[in-house]
Amino acid sequence: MNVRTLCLSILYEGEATGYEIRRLSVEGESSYFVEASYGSIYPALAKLEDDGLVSSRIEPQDGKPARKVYSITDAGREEFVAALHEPLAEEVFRSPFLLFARFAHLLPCELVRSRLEDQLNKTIEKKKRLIDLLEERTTSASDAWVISYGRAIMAVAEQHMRTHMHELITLARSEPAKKDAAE
Amino acid sequence: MNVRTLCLSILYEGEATGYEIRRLSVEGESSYFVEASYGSIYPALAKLEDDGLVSSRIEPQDGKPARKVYSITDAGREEFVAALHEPLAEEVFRSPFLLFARFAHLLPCELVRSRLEDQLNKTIEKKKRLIDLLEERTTSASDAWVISYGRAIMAVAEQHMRTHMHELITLARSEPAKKDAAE
DNA sequence: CCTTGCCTATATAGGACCGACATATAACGG
DNA sequence: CCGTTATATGTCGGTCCTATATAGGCAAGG
Repeated sequence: MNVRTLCLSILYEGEATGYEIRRLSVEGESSYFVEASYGSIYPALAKLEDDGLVSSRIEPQDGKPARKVYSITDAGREEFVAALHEPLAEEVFRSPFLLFARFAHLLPCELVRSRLEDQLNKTIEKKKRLIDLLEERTTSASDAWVISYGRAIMAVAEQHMRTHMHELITLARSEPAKKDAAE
Repeated sequence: MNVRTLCLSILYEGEATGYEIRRLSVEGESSYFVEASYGSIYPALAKLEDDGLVSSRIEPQDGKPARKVYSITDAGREEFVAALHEPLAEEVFRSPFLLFARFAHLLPCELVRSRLEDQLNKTIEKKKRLIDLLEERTTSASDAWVISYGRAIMAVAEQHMRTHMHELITLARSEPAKKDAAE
């Protein structure tokens, strides 16, 4: 899914500024399966406005820079629903951690342990964020479905890490070993 | 993790052509958490050769275009192990399917049912591919660790889909509804 | 028999997207 | 008083992907 459709999906539920769209894509309901940066959001919004799919108004604020608040138009709603009818693009899952884990036998066990612990903590935090989202009464039924799917996955990821992380540590090098000691 | 490091990780375990690197990144042991396309692999290999981290030799074939086989150098092995010591980049998970699911209430139930079934089938296939990989005797211990982590996740994803997909279908519009009927 | 499509294989052009930076100001803490 | 954080918009360089070009082999089908 492109940034264009992501912006429309957020604006479908209410008006927002580019800044807020970024924040929602990183912290909001859909933050664990979509994301976008300023470098793609602002150009996308400009293009969407050109195409008449969103409109904007300037809200001056004293001191702070003026907010440029975007709203979706009727044409925008149509475009978004049409986009949802399109065949779905493939899921993307990129994990530098798992690439690291595949080569644990080349690395000192202290480094492996440290990265595993970091990864476990991140997983726990992600699960917690999803549980918090579920408890907010603002989530709709379909949002709740998506979030509980994510929670189920984070729960097993955590479980699996806890019970198997020590196996990976025992595969790592017991000596601290220097970086340049590629065998 | 960038394409550069991905290429080094594959060449670490044996020589390969750009074409094979692409195939391994899409079908190999790490295919479910890394991926790269020709458009990034070929420039990356050229750069790696410039930097002396890989070497290449041309193998002529009758009829087919000559194979350009890349091998990792000692400097390349060092660079790769050094890269594994670097702080890990964030995991990326992009799911057009979950964005679709969040808006199930705007869509005809037949479409929702169809997409859910597609998604379930994809999940089953991914799980099966991982199980097949685990049964190959060529997988090392760390590979097995990574693959069984993936299998555990695919298993709950499948489970959750099976037991909850009908809830999402009941949220969808019972009437077929036209694309332009954005409420 | 010939066309169509798929497989191997290398490579590039154009576009999508991200990370980092530039700019501006107000609030808060040390 | 100065650094950091938060709000807010936007650009630039570089990375990476999608789609395409080229090119011959093989297999199936009309």
